[in-house]
Order: sequence, then structure tokens, then C-alpha cells
Amino acid sequence: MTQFGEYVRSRREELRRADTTFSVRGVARRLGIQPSYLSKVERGEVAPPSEGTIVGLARELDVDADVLLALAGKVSSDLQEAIRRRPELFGELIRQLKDMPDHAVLRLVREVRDGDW
Amino acid sequence: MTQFGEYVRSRREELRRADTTFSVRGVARRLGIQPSYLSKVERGEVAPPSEGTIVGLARELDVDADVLLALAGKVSSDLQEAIRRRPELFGELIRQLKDMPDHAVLRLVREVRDGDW
DNA sequence: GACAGCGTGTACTAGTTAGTATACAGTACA
DNA sequence: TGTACTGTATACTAACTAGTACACGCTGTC
Repeated sequence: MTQFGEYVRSRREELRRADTTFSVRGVARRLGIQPSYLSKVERGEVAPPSEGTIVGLARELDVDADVLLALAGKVSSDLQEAIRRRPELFGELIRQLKDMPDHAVLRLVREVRDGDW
Repeated sequence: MTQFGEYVRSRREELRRADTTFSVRGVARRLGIQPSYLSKVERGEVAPPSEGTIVGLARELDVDADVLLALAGKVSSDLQEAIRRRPELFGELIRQLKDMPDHAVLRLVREVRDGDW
């Protein structure tokens, strides 16, 4: 479960090589949280933060918010809301796709995106 | 937000017309919760119960668990896990579909189910 | 040698979640 | 008229979430 913290720390340190403001304190200040809290999050001493803080962190670190949320064991609330609006439809679709290989799901995503289906 | 409680109560009373064990006490006992708690849930005096209890309630009332969870403002943890495993893929797919009409999503569900795509 | 910035240790907390336990008044019915 | 069942009011709670506030010791540098 330290996956999340390790990832945040390594990504922050990577960015820091080019921009010294990517210190624990610098990032924490921009996010509006305490540096000691970010430090604990990165070391996995506490659970990952709230969705809002994770989304801010994703923007700060320039990574995909859905991926960072996933590392934190969460799913974006807008995706959840889409499912809740049509639970039978989305429930069946996701259960059908969940065990299919990536390339099959990707093909579906592309077909829907390109509108040729 | 009383949507959930109202639905549970009406469905339980419907079943009760054919089977008197569908009292607050009878259902609560089968679910392993206190009758006073189920009563409060049905009247919307407290927030909807946990996922586990809702799933049990759905089985008891013979309704779709995803639908009942949706009424409670929740999404099944197995759907969430499927998304967390491949957050970019599912994130993009759901965001593409979320504003499409039911019939379009349904067509997709059918195509995937029938495997002819 | 003081000042700024660094990461982190310690102590604390308001609010939420998901309930339990017990008691009480009303109804059915034998 | 007592027994059994009904729904509900009241009071309480352990665990969890998502943090804050402050202090400490270390390093660089002006």
C-alpha cells in the first residue's frame, strides 16, 4: 500500500532535478497542506489523502489523475457518478470488460472515440 | 436522499403482502442488523448502510444490487476495482460514454456481449 | 554565525461511518 | 388478559478520515 507514496516521492524528486521548488515544502504549500503531512503521505506513514488533494497532486506532478487515484485505491467521483446514473448499463459493460485483455478494451475505446461503430 | 429508504420500504411492504416474514424485524434478523437500525434507514433518518448490508438487502428484496447501491450513492467495489486496475482505459471509456444516450450504450453492451465486434 | 530552507517527529482533532443495545407504546389473537 | 409481535425513540460508540500545529535537528550560504 506504500505504492502511492513511493510513486509521489519519486516523481516529485524527478521534477525537482529541474526545478528546486519541488521540495516537500514547496509542493505542500502550493497544495495548501502541511509539509509534515505530505512527508508522511510520501513515506506511507498515513493513508493516501482525499480525492481533491490527490487531483491537485496529479496536476502538480503532471501525471494522470485517474492513475494516481488508482494507486491510492480510489476511483474518480465523476466516473462513479456516471455509473450511478445508469447502474445496470455500466455495471454490465464493466463486468463484461474486466477480464478482457487490454488490447480488446483499447480497440473498443478507439471505436467509440472514432464513432465508427 | 431519502430515495433509498423509500424504495426499500415500499419494496419490503410489497413482498410482505405475500410473506409476513418481511417485517422490519424479520428482514433485519435475516440481515444480521438491529430492527431499529433498519427502521431508521427506511425512514431516511440515517445514511444508507454499508455496501455489504446493501448487497444483502438487495438479495433479500430480490432487486439489482447495482441499482440499490446507486440509490445509496455508492458503486460496487468490484466495479471500482476493475477501474483501478486499468484506470486510463476505463477512465477514457466511461467519460466517452457518460453523455451518450442509453440506446447507444446499450448497443455497445450488446455488441460486446455477442462478441461480434 | 545567523538566517533561510530542508525533511520529519510528536501530539492532537472535528467530523463521519456504520452501526449496537435497550426500552417503549401499539396491535392481534387465543 | 396475557403473550407475541409490530415499528420506533433514545442513547451511545469504536474505528476511521483527513488532516492541523508546532517543534526539532540538519544543511547551505551570505
